[in-house]
Amino acid sequence: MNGHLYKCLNNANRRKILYCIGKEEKCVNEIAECLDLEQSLTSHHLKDLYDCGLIEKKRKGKRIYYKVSEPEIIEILEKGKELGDRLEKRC
Amino acid sequence: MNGHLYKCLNNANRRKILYCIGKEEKCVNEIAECLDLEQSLTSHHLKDLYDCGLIEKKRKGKRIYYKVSEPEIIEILEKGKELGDRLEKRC
DNA sequence: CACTTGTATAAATGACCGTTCATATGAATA
DNA sequence: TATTCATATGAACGGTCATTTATACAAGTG
Repeated sequence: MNGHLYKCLNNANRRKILYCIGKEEKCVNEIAECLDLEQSLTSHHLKDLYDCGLIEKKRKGKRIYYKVSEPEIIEILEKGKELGDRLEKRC
Repeated sequence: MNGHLYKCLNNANRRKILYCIGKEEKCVNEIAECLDLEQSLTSHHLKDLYDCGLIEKKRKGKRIYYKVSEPEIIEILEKGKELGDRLEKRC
């Protein structure tokens, strides 16, 4: 899923993960619990996000911590959300 | 495809259409020719974009003219492109 | 009204995506 | 080293998407 930014963003769970680790790094289980997702599914999405370059990872002992790789990613998400909301009202 | 902004943006042809009618309105055949797409496929994508609120339409005689419904849509596209390029280099 | 032009729509198909389940790997600890 | 905890991976599935083909509709023109 390399270089497919929009593909990565086109999934609510992946977007939630980005918001979840936008300000603070978290390990896989924390993320999974935070979003009420299965560990396996969380790992799959994290891989997609990582391959796309949207997140970074760092191992600490058994755990692997992920965080969003640059702040503008969250800004774009927020702009996208605002735009989406605005467009919906238009109808 | 109502309210699915990212789904709409997650397709190169639809993004090209947005760029194509970002500054000036064009009719379906002009868009199709401009992007070298079949008329039918162009219409399908235009419907998706329209249902999402990303574009507006206006009939003039036989032809129907489409244009992007607000400038920020193109801005977001450009920000997305910049981010995507930046993330690719990172790898 | 018949015809032409411009656009939309419906069905079909192959490809891709998200999720789940089962299993593997990797690191720490007893 | 055997076990446990944390995470990753692979296969399989049902669903969705993009595209093509064929056809319908809508508006102007002869």
